[in-house]
Amino acid sequence: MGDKNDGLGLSLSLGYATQRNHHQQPSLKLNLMPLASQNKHKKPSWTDLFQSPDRTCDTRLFQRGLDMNRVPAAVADYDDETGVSSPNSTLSSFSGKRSERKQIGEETEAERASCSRGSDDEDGGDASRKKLRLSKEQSSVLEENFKEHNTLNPKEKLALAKQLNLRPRQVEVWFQNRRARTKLKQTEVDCEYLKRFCENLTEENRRLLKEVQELRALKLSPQLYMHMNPPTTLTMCPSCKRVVSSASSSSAAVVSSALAPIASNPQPQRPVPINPWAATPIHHRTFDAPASSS
DNA sequence: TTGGATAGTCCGATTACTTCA
DNA sequence: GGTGAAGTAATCGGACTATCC
Repeated sequence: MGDKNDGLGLSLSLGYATQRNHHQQPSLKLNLMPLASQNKHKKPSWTDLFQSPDRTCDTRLFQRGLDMNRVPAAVADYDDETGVSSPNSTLSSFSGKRSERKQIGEETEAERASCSRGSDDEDGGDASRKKLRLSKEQSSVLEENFKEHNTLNPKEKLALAKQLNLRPRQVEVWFQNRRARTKLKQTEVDCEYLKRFCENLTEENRRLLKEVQELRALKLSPQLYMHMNPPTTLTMCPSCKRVVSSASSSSAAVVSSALAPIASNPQPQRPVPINPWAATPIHHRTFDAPASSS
């Protein structure tokens, strides 16, 4: 039914490892797996592009991983603790059979019938879409719960609704909208990050091209080489693993050895490419959840 | 065991309302 | 007081899973 995306997808995964594996190394992966195999239940979206091929790190976990809302570790284990296994449905996997669930459904209807919104009034019967502003307390309680886990199981939903004197549906909608806002902000953060990352790469590329040109020029006119300052080059010594800048006084030898024909040296001291990613520090950015107005 | 029906949730997009400058 | 922008509660439709029969 849902597999409409069998083509080769190209996803750029940008994120931190999940809390399940405790590596906090930032990673940027280019993934050429078919999108359908990565997530067969969703149409590809912008966030899918950020999705790790690792199934333990689906979009939500990714959001949590980089997340500005700093979901505590409990979230990662939440599924296990509550028996909620499906990423899609909290109720579907809510333990208990349908007949048992029906009671909850009835409760829900009862709640719907009995609960009005927080304060006054004329909620009942009015078919027109009235927009209800949640009170500050309601918003903050919801926010607290969202920080603990960004999805609700039916029990929690009912309890929250009862506590806040809202309809369960309102609680559910609030969580959905809150997730959407979180995701939107996360996307903005990711875009900004990628933009800067791209700028860094462009700059690095420009620098390297320039360096290549200079090296070629040197090779063509070795007599000039003696009178020129060597270009700035970072070279790593394979044996001692030390990075040597060719701009330093002793660097000419490194440069010349790098330029020397390999045939003349049975154990060529070839420069080891420096990882360009290392030049762009990745900071785990966090920011506060938007204050819900009331 | 298989498959259709049903119920529930999720998400993305959108609408409609509220608040504020 | 009118207005536009921003924020957000609510709705819609499609996709998906779990369960029942």
